[in-house]
Amino acid sequence: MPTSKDVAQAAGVAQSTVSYVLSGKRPISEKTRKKVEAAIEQLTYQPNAGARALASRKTRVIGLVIPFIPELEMGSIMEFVSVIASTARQYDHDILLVTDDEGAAGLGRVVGQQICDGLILMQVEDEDERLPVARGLNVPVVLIGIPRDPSGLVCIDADFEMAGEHCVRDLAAAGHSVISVIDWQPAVMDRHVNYVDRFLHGTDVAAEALGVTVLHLPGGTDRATISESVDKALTSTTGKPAFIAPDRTIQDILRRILSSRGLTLGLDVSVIGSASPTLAELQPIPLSTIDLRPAEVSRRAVKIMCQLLDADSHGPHESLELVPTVITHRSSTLRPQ
Amino acid sequence: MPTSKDVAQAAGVAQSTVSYVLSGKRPISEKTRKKVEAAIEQLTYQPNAGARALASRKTRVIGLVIPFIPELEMGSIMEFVSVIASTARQYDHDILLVTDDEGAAGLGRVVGQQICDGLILMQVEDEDERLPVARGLNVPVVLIGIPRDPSGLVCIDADFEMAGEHCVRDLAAAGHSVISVIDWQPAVMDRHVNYVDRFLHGTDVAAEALGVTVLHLPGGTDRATISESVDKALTSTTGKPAFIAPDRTIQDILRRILSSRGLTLGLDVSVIGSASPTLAELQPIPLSTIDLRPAEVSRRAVKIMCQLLDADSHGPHESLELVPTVITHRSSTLRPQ
DNA sequence: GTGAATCATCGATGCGTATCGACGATGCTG
DNA sequence: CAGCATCGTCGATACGCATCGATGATTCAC
Repeated sequence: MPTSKDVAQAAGVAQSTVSYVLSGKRPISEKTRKKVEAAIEQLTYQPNAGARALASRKTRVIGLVIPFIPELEMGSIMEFVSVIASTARQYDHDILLVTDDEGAAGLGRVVGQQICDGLILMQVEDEDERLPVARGLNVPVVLIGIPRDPSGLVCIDADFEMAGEHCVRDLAAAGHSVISVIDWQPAVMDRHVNYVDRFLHGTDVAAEALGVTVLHLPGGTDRATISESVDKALTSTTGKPAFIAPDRTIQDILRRILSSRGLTLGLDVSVIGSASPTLAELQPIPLSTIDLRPAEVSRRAVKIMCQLLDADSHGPHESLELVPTVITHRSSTLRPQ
Repeated sequence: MPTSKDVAQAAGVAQSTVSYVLSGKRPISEKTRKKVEAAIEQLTYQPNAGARALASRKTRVIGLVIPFIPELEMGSIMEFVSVIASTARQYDHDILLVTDDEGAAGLGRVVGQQICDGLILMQVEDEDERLPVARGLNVPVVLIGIPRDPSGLVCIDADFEMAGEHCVRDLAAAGHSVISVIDWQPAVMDRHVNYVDRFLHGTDVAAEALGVTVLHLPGGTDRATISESVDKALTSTTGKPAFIAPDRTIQDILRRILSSRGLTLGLDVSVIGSASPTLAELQPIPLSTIDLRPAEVSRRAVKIMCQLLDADSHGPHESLELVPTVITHRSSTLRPQ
């Protein structure tokens, strides 16, 4: 592997000059720059990351702490990961994976060894055990999700409250006076991620404002639980029932139950779920969805991180950013009256 | 951040001694070791990764090249990623994400900058454009998937041929004489991953050996295509039909179509699909599945990589490892007669 | 009790880059 | 044309660790 010294020699300049050509931190004459660039090209020189990190005290690597919960929303997590990695490259950074099975100690490790300049935490829980560690690190940390106490932390997440409000508002506009919200599956509830509460709160706020009724019903990955929830919903209204089921597994079961009772989506009953556009369109009756915009959340998380890294004022930052959600009405909801 | 020099000072030894305590590459007296370890503990010293990489020429980081194909098998990819990251830690390595949207150039970058010691490529296609680049790199490369020409490369994948054979064998044993294999969805077929061919070949081999008929029918993410395939299957046998549908999206559609025709899984018709155990159990009729063992494939990929890194004989390695697949019969297949 | 062999530790050096101070060359002001 | 600021480049040094050769301290054999 060629080094900057080799490049310098080939270009007939000092090593430091090569460095300045690359960084642009000192003026370089056009002539010299051309020579150096030619040498770089010819030797296919690429700076050594280790040496660069050692000298500059910047690795240009961001640690991404992913949950190690097999089976739970794998696809959804991957969408974050993929977009985060891709966006990081746009800011000339790379992503190092830190799995949660190392526990909070993993954060201390990658920061302590100075493998990365900052951390993005995914799937932040209400009382996340990683937070005390995160607060003690002298590197920027960006959370995806909002803990109970976000003080002194930089958080970003989808605006679940707006999502809840929006769902209820639209269903009310379609003529529903009683709207049933099915909880996420127990495995998610047990994780104590507060987006659930924020979402439900949003539905309550809208219900109060519009004078409609919102029922909160338990979710589950077994047919029985949801079947029971559907029963409650049906007996609670004389009009056409409406369901909001943001959990993907649950919405699948819900749809089957409704159809087995002879209820046609978009005709006898409204259902708003959550799915990627492609998946939503793929359904027998295309599903109206609330888009929680994982890609946009991911992009912004990386952007915020890179801004923090550029500023590198290591003081205690604090901010909270909510990404607007978007409802797309397909065929599973009644038309607004 | 404390350095090994600080530790040396605190322990009253030379910096090199600290280094030898850590690496164990030279004998150290019990007394000295204790002193150094105490100092390390007290200062919470952690070696600087950049400096270590610079001096040792090893980063202890493995690059993981993930496909940047939104929407396609996200969940499945995440299972690989998660297990790979976690396994890498067991070998005291970390994982750097390299997204495919950088193209093959991304490989050259991370290796050229010496950010990582080796590469694991996921979703390797038949004529993968990354392969020429990979062959030219002087670092170990492990492929998950098998290209058309695997010469000079280290590959690992699930044994799709065995999977196909096994599916047909079990369905034949259950009394089916005509077995329909539904292709993967077009998006997968278009990627020219040859596991499709290997799987289909396996079904043909078994069919020939057992004297049963195997039909290859087109898959699709639209109901119409699969409906048509089902028709063909039904008219091709006087006995009870059997389906093998390894694509997850397709098996969902298939099940709906069969049930809408009044066919009960495990009674009138056999279906073997592919899904995680939890998901398979969750179905109204628990799905018999062929497990392609992504976790095991991931673990072995990392293991192979770490062995190559340890050996670090940078000669041209070549190997091909196939991971046995496992069929689990639940309720969607007829009992063997 | 002398020489050789082994053991434990130290000091020095190199890895490849960023960065600082210095210095000659050039341009400008009056 | 003297004096001074600016520009462009160089040399030297630091970053934190691994590693090699050297050296003093022990041990052992005879």
